[in-house]
Amino acid sequence: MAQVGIIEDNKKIRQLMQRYLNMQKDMSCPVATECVEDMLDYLSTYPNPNVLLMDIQLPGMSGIEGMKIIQQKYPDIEIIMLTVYHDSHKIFESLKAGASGYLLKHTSLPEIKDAIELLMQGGAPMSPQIARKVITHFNYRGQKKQKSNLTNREQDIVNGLVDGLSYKLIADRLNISIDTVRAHIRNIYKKLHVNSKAEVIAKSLRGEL
Amino acid sequence: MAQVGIIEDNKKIRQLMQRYLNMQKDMSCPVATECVEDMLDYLSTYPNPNVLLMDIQLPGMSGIEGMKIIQQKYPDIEIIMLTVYHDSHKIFESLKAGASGYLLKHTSLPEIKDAIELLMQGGAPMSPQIARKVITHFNYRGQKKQKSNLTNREQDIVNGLVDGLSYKLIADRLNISIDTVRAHIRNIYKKLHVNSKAEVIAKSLRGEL
DNA sequence: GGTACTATCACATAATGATGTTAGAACTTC
DNA sequence: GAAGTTCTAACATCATTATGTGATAGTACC
Repeated sequence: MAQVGIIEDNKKIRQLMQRYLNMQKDMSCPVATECVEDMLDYLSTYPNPNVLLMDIQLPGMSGIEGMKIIQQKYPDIEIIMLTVYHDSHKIFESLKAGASGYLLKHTSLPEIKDAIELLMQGGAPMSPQIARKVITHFNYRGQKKQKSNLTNREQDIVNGLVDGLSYKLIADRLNISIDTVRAHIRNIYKKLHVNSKAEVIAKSLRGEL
Repeated sequence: MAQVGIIEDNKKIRQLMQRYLNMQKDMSCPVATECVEDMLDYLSTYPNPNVLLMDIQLPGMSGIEGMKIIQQKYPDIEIIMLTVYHDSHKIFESLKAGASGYLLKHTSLPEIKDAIELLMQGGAPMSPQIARKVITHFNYRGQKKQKSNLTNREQDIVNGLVDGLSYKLIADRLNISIDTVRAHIRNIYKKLHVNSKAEVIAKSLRGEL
């Protein structure tokens, strides 16, 4: 059963959403406030919501600040940001602050309902445009530092190291001798300017290869 | 008009998907291969697809390696990974390598069709479970302290290992004896059920502590 | 006062890793 | 066809790490 709280400063939208959600089965919306402060007041007495829909731009405390506080006090509440911002910075701020979903405001009421259900099932509702930005973010970070040019074979060795294998096991996995593994590792160290397995693993997992 | 290519080693699935996509309007699937190599052959002659659906686990070159190559040669092709893996590492590898979407394999044919349409409109198709992992990933980076069964001191040691330090250097850094470092590491291995430095570093950097 | 957990140090041995040197076969490039 | 790169392999040597066993001491909880 989803108990939804709403924080939205536009009175019409707020009331419309609350009414709509209360009409759904397996869902209720006992509270809808216009700012974070009011919601905190409410929660301190009735901490019943398990989902919060909230705007980013709000009178008083901003949605992102508010989310951080709510997350800390009520870690079981999942938060969906519902906003007009396409701005990557705001999106990532929200996600880092602990949002479980991020929807654009033109999202229809039935879609919002779907999003809440998705969240209850362990998914993360996200508008496709948002998902796109998030993915692009990964691409950027990934390509940014992609300058070391390990050969395929060397990458195989690195993968073995990352998997925690010993030289011997890497040799077995690749069907080559342990001395060959050593030779490759020496070359890898040279290319990456490191001198231990640990540094190679760290670089690899940080996406610096 | 979406021109879709498929790389999938299971013949039944491959043919089913191809037939289904060819039945859709505004969509065609001129090619479906069982491995990356075959697709590269095809593309070198007919570089018509603008979307690729591909598995991660494939005979020959892995999907992730394959994607990197295809992305480099044909940067206009958008790629949707279609796989059984829930594994965070694989997901992020794929996204970093340039995937535009990531769907779990139980996704139905109509949902795959929707995903392709979404992609054409500039969105990023992602299974909700995947989106959840991606978002969780952001949370990690935002927060510093995870729930860790390791004691503070043990965490200090792990940090040293991640930095690529030898036991001796860790001992120096923490002003304790090398034997103490050893003792801590033994306890860490026990707690994490691992038996090598490499695995500890990997776990740590994946945020699994 | 006992139990549990943590942190510290020591000794010993076997396994693994780091580094140097050398070198043949396969392949690409100029 | 010479030059360079990659992958392969061997031998040697020293350093580091993994693992076992044992011990002391403080803190915390009940």
